[in-house]
Amino acid sequence: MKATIKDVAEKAGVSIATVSRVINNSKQVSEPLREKVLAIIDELGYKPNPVARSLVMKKSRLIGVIVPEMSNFFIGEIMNGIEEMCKSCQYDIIVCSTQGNHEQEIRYLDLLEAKQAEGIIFMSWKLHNDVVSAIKKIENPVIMINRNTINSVVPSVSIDNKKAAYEMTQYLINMGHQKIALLRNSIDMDTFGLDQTIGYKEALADSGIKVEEQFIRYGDFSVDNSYKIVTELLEEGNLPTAIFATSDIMAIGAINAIEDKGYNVPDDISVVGFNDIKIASLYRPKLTVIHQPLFSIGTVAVKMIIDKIDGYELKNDIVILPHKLIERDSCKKIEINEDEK
Amino acid sequence: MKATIKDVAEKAGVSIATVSRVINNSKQVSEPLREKVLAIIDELGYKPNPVARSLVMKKSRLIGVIVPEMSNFFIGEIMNGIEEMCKSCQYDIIVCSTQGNHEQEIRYLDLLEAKQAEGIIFMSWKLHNDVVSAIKKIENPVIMINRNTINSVVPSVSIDNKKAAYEMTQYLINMGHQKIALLRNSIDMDTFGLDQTIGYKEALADSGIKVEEQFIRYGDFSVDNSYKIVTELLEEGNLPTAIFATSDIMAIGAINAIEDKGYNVPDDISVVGFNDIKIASLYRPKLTVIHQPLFSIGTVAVKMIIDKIDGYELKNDIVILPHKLIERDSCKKIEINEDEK
DNA sequence: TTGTAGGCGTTATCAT
DNA sequence: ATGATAACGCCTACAA
Repeated sequence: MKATIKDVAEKAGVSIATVSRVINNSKQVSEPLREKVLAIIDELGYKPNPVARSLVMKKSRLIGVIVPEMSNFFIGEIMNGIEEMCKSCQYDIIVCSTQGNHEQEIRYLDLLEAKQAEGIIFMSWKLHNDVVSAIKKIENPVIMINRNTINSVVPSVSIDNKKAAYEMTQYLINMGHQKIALLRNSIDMDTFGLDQTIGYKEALADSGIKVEEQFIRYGDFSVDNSYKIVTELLEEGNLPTAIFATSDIMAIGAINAIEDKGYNVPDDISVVGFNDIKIASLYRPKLTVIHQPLFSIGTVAVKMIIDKIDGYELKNDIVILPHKLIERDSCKKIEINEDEK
Repeated sequence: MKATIKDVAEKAGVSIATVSRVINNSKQVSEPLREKVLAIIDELGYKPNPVARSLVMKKSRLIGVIVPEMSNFFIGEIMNGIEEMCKSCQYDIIVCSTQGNHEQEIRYLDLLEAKQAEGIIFMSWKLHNDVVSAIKKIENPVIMINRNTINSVVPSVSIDNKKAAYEMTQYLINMGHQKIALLRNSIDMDTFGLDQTIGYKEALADSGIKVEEQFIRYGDFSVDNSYKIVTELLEEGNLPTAIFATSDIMAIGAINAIEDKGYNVPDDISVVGFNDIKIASLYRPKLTVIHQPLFSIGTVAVKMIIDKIDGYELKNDIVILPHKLIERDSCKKIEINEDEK
């Protein structure tokens, strides 16, 4: 049986209050007693029981993390950031994955609250209204990741998706591309996916290029699906000269589809990605992408939570981290007059 | 303030014992009372406090998972399996990542025990002796993943790494390859990496091919490192006709290195991988690999833990799951007489 | 400085 | 069938 505070107290011939004081440094304890207690603690291998502790303190030093899935580079990188920051602040994390099911999301929200999680980091591809209200009901801080959009209501940290998409589109235009297809996500119609689409359209408009709806294609985050929709796009005959995929995985699906059709990337069609997960620079051709500071997004989220836990008022509930356009090998400059046969 | 069992009891005009009974179905409660209590519970939105519960029950329905890192496809897939099985068994998981630091590993082992985790799933690239003794000290079930080796001491689940490596090597030999380089991991000298090397050597020996130590190269699990050591190998002049990488990531690093040197995969040099993480079939050329049932490894590990928690005696503490050789596009048959110029 | 005792929200063992 | 009440391991006024 594990030693308890009582065992320590008895063996040291002091009260449990004294033991409690030495393990928490809460009040002064005379040096001799203190040392004696410490010795016994060591001898018995006593460790305070965190469960009992959180019952009385209503604190757990636990941060809950809710994600749609785990085996995902995008999420994994963010998780690394979260883990790192938690560790250095002595918090532990409990992870729940929801498969994007919003009832599951709500259940986990409740669960984490019940477990005395002192804060929750929430991530989801698509944001359901019930989930938003569930989040609002929770007393402890909840912060969302990658969720900034016009009418954001919950604290969040992310990049400026609209601006990033704008920049990428403009980059493509500067490279001579006019016929730019956008691969976006149909499972995320109302948050960052929307922001990205707006950025794309604005960039086109600002350059006087007409937005062609048939160049905006909807898929999900899988390679296979992306492969499929790009194959369809190619078969329709009206070829784009560039494809802007709003995730690296989609970009890879696109490249595979293009090459399997006998075209070359970037010689025939340029493809750019978004996020810059590890595979982006590992794949050949290396992907030109918008880089998101995934790791930092994780650390900042935790930092915000902990600040809130500690009672600091945040200046900004919506924090935007900087993104970066990274040029690699999947995009090529084309001659404008190529169109004029 | 959250409603407690006491609030429910008072409002319902019954004792807390009765309330406890209805929420646990532990003993018969008369129908009228039961319904009344249920109504109040609903009205107050009462949820039992799991912390208090685990304090008295010494149970937490929590399984701890210790991994070296999170943003890793290999681990992610296993995690998905773990998550899935836990969910369907109503267990929650708390995840700790160690960066492969063995002191950190021990700290987490202690922490999880303190948090009343009912079982622990442990994963590490390299197994330190102190960790092994720490694991043995823990009373609750601990099971390791991917750790079977000759003198295994802790319950584990994995594939037969030796046999898998043997099969892959033999496959290469059957494809006409004689000069087969092995890319293995220097950070894991004494567990599955060792098993794989033994399998490789045995296959060579059984075909009467001499094992050349300079064809066995040591790296780590990163693409960059793999790229580097393969580049070195190529520059030394004595070219292998095939490279057996013991992880898919290493295989990709190898392919990139080979192609950057102006050779083609698989025309000039064949490369095969190990694990079959998602990228393996997504990369071009698609990787010929040994497939590990990652997801199942996760689910089986949890199943074992839960069985142990429930007091069942396991027939086998070491479970071996089936692997599979998957032929794709990164390996090519060569003519034997090519050597004889 | 140190000890006593009440309480955190449950479950479980007694009586009733 | 129901209700007191003693744990569970710890923290923290309050007293001494």
